Amino acid sequence: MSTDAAPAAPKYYLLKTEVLGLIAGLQPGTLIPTERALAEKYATSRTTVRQAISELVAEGKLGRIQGHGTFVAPPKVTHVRQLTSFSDDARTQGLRPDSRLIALEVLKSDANVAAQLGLDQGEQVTRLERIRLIEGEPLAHEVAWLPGKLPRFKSSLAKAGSLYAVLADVYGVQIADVEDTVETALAGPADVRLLGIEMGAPLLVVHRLARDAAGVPVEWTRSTFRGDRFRFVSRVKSGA
Amino acid sequence: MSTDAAPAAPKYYLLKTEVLGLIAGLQPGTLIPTERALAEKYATSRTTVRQAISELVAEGKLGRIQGHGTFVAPPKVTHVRQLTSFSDDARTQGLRPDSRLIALEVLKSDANVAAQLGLDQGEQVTRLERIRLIEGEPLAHEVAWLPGKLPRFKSSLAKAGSLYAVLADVYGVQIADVEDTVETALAGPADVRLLGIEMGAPLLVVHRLARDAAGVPVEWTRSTFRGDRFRFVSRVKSGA
DNA sequence: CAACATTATTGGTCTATGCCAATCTTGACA
DNA sequence: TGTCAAGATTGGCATAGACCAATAATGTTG
Repeated sequence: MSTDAAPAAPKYYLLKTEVLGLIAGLQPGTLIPTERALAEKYATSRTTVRQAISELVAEGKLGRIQGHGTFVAPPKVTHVRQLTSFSDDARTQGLRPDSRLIALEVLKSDANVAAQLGLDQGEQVTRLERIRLIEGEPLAHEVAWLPGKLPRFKSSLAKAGSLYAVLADVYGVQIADVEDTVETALAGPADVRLLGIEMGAPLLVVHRLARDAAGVPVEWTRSTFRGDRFRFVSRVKSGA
Repeated sequence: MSTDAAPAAPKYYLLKTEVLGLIAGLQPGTLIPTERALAEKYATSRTTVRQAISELVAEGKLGRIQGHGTFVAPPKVTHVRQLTSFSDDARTQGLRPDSRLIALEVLKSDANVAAQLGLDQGEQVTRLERIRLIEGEPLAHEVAWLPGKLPRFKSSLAKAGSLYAVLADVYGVQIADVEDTVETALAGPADVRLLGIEMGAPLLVVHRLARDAAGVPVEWTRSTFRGDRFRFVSRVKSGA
């Protein structure tokens, strides 16, 4: 008589629960049985095992390396996101942040970037592309656009490390407010290459628009974070 | 000589791109060819077609209904998240929000809830569980815990609709700041049942702790949003 | 002993196929 | 005309097996 009974859990989901029990309490990095071994142990096909394992990987509970094996994943990193930068956030938690510069160039803005920064299409913008690492592990891919051409930007950035520090100390630009947009996406080949994750892994895509006190946009950034390794925190205080 | 060539895109990924082209410009709701038809058209197996389609579904670009077909998904809803509530956020954008009450009960706090709200384990808390809908579609599952027992809470909530409105108008509680934690997860059977999504769909799980001006916790909420239908926006202003 | 080639192991992709479950269509029947 | 039953269609789950790609282990050779 019940209108909607709970859906009977499919076999791959039961197996998922089974594996969760298997890894409970194990140290990160511990290898679990191979897919073929699990298939035999639970009297199922490797396809079904892979579906279960794949979801656990997507959830950040397992990791896997071709030719090596499947292992218990390390816990998520919590990212406190206020007006601070990636590097400041990380250091606050006692983690060692790092950046790998991929590109730093001055070019003409396309329609989208111009709209975000309040420029006319074709006006000069500085494009900064970086990989962000924590404890040596690449966790985010970040492309920032800044209006205009910034003199001695590269050397300043190399010295300070933090983009926001450079803006404040070198150019006297104070960020007054930021607007973050967070959505989910799945990893494609580019993300796989840049972040060393697997196809289809969940991502958190964050777009940030930062303005100065006068409300003039000073930065527009698209950041792609590993969804299996990150957790965002944002604090908002009331009007006063 | 290149150190790391771009990985050769697997067939299911090429197919994904192919289907993306197929649906570009189509109206939401438009049915695309069946899995079996696509498999034949692109000379591949249905398994491969399903892998491609599944990722597009997870990304919110397609939807599917067993026995009916696969169709172009509607665009994402943007959720502006400040100090406001779900219903206020939605109305601001001209969308019709709604709530379906699942449970409203007073019970003893467990260890976790007590810790979040700054209570001793076992102290009374009010638990409010709701499904949040926009334009009639269930988009989020929300469980809120409030300290203590609130008199006439149910009727007040039914009248006002918004939890924050009730807190302010009926109990005189002003939210002074909130802390949101955003992370990704994949849908399990419970999420499937409550939100009408498919197993493994990406979710945005948000934990919110709201405090009053004195810093006393007044609400702790766990919200599960459909990752394929939502986009979060948070605005943060500088200290002054 | 060190460097290299070979082999085995493990995850990554793909095929072909079967049956189940939900939905829609069609047609028989009252 | 309306209702219900049967069949066709479509996505959901699972199997068994094959081959590829990356890694690790082994053995050979200089």
